[in-house]
Amino acid sequence: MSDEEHVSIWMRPERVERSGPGRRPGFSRAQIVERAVAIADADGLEAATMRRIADAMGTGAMSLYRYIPKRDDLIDLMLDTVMAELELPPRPTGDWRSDLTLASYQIRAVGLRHPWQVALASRRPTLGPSSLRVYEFMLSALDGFGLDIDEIASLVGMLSDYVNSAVHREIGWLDEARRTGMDMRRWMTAYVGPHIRRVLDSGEYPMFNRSIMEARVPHLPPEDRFRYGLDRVLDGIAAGLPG
Amino acid sequence: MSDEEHVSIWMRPERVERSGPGRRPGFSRAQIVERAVAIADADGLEAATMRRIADAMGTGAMSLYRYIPKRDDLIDLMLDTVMAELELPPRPTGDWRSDLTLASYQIRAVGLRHPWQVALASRRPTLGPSSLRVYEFMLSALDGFGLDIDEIASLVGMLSDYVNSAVHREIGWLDEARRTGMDMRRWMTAYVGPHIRRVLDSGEYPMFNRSIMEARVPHLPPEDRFRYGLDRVLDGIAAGLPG
DNA sequence: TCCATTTTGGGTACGCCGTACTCGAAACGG
DNA sequence: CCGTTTCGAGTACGGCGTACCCAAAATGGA
Repeated sequence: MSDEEHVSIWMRPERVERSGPGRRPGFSRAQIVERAVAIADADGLEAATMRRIADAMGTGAMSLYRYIPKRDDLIDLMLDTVMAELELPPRPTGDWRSDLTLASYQIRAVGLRHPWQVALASRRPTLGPSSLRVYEFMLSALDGFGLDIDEIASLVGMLSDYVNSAVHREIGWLDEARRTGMDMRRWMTAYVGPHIRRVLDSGEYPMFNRSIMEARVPHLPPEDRFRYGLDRVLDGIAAGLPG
Repeated sequence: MSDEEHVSIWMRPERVERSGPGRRPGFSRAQIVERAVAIADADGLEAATMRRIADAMGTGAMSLYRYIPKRDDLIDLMLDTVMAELELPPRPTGDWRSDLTLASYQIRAVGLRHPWQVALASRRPTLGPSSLRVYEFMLSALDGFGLDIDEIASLVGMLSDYVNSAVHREIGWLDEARRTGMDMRRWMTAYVGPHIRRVLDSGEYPMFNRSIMEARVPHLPPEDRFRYGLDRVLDGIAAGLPG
């Protein structure tokens, strides 16, 4: 086993055969990932350090490395774990628009439950089983309309990018705000506030000005906002479908 | 000045009045940002550490803090600096579709020149002057069609999200690959390759299978791919415009 | 001219991080 | 019961951002 470095975590399944000699494992990947997700949910991804996860499990940081090769792999496992929360039918129903709408809302729900997931989803795609299941569902929802797979992948990518970005905006840079150590209220008032005010007073950005003023008293609740953009994206997809 | 912490970098302009006592500044924000951008272009954002930037300037790490409060602020400055590279007319021409197409291609060009920018753009928005200029341009391109500012902002967000994500895919997770210490070829072959093959052989993801097979020999060059998705997004915007 | 004042560049050091390496303890097969 | 194997845990290393400190440099006022 000389070249086992740099191998995808999905190729390194957890050892479970417990028939030989040696001490019994006290933990499991699932337990570690679960703890890490809980910490990330509560305090942001950057709080889920190896030391803190281990502390929460009552063990030492290095013990985790018996189960997970690198922290990056742990993050991949975390991502795929929360993607398993999506509730989708085993196969698309045939109504592509309602299928993709359902998937979009489910992805949004995961993002709202796990804000750290949103920032991560825009990075390298996770090739874990749950992520692949969702991707497969969306791809096959657009199958059978005469599009070639390249175009289907492009449309699905467009949709999931919209969903991810919209949720990102919706959770309001929560993770960033937490990283800088201030809550949303303080951030808006102390950090953005004065600068925004100066920018607005300058008169150089009238449209931005209007958008900020509206944003203070949004006349659309977040979900309707999400729905509006989603429908526009789906309109764009419909424009790409023949007929 | 007790409460000067946590103040936006845009509210802390560089000191330039050089009429009092004290040693002359040997550097400037612009020089530091320029070096940082060069390093990030060459070796990725995570290589642009305070120590390495300082080394490249022939000074010590802590000296940079005379000009820039925190590394996060430096990153904001870097972002806004590259956004200044966009070449846009001072005002939209009135043809919203060609205006937004132009802006999209310009943003894509910046992303291709500075791959690290792409990963960052999906985080908290930079409120620097160059970023605001671009945002203002896109917003006002959709002004005058009877949409309220909320809807305009949503459409513009949708478009810039698409552009960012598409470029992200186009540069192929370069930054991630670099961070894990392997080039793209090694990554595809050693890391993704075997796992992908196993997934494909399982037969569980036929659509994903097809998309991978096509991706190996893409029949659309990257720019056409970008254009295809862009046109779909613009179609979606057109569907939101009255008339 | 000289000195008090101010601001610089740079060094040292602290507390984090991921993780390589090591080793005694525990659990089995023979 | 003992050799083999795998565990939990400790120690340590290099790197990060950055708080703090200080000597050198540049001024304006005496």
